[in-house]
Amino acid sequence: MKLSTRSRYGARILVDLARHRDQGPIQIGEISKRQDISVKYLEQLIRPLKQAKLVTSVRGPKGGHLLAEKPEKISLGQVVRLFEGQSDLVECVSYPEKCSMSDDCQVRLAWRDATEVLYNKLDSTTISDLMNGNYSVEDQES
Amino acid sequence: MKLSTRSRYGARILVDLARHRDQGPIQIGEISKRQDISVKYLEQLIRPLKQAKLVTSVRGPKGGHLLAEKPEKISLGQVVRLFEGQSDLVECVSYPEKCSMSDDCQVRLAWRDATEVLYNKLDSTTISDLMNGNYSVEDQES
DNA sequence: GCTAATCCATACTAATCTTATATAGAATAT
DNA sequence: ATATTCTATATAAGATTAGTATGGATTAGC
Repeated sequence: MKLSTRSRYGARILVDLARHRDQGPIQIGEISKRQDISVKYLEQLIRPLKQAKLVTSVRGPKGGHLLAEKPEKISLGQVVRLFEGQSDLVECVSYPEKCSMSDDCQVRLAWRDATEVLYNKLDSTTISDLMNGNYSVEDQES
Repeated sequence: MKLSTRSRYGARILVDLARHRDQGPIQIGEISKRQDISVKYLEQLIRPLKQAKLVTSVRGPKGGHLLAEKPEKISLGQVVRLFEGQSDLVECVSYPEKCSMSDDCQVRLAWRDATEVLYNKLDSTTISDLMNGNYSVEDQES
C-alpha cells in the first residue's frame, strides 16, 4: 500500500510552482534542480497536471510552467486521484464484480470506509497548507 | 496505492474463522472452498497470522485452524500492518533519510498525517464488526 | 525568416513486486 | 503405521513502477 513516486513528485512540483508563483513561468530545468527529479521524468509528470488544468505553460524562450489555480484550491486528493491508476485501496470497492465474494463481503465495506476516510483527509489538505514551511494539523478544515 | 491481496485475503480468513469459531478447528480446505482461495496460497497466508498470534492450529486428522483471540480484539490495522511490507503510504514517513528533500519537505508531513488517519480507521474496525453481516459505521468506536 | 529554447509524445527497459504454484518435509490423532 | 494435516522453501509468470531515450512540435526574440 504505497503511494507511487508520481503522486509524491506531483505534489512536490505543485508546491514548488506555488512557492515561486510570483516569478513568472518556471522552467522544468529549475524544478529539476530544486526537486532533484530528472528533466525527462518531470516532463512526463507535468503533462497530466496540465491536462487536469492544475498547471498551464508558456512556450518558447523565457517560457515555463505556472500554477493554473490558487494554491488553496488544489488538494492532495486531486493529485493522488490523478496519478494513482487505482484510487481505491482495493479494486472491489468500485468494481464489486471483480470479486466473486463481494455480495456478502463485509470486509469490502470496511475497505470502502477506510478509503473514504483517507481521501477526506487528502482532500482537506491543500498546496497552500504545504508551501510556507509551517504546515500543521490546525491549518486544515477537517 | 492498492492494498495487496494478502491483506484482503488475510482479513477474509480471519472473518471466516470467526464465523465458524464454534465448530472446532477449521481446515484449510474448507476455507479454500468458502473463500475461493487456493489451498497452497492459504497455507502461505496463514503462517504470518500464526506468527502474529492471531491464529493457532491443531495438527493431525481433525486438526485445523482457530482464532487465537476474540474477534473484537483483532483489528484490520493489525492485519494490514502484518501483510503490507511498507505500512506507511510513503517510505519517507518512517525513513526520512531515504529522500534528500525530507528536511524541509512539508508534503512529507501531510503523507504522515494521512497515513495516521487511515490507520486510526483500520485500527478501530475489528473482525467482530465484519463477521455478522450487519457492518455499519456506527458499530465502531471512532 | 531563423533559430535556440522550450514544451510534447511515444517507445523502451531494467528492476521490483505481486501472486501465486510446486515440491518436499514434519507432526500427530486415530 | 499411516492418513491427514500443517510447515517451509524454491520457483516462475505476469504486472507495475520508475525512469531513460529518442524524436518532434511550438514559439519568442533576434
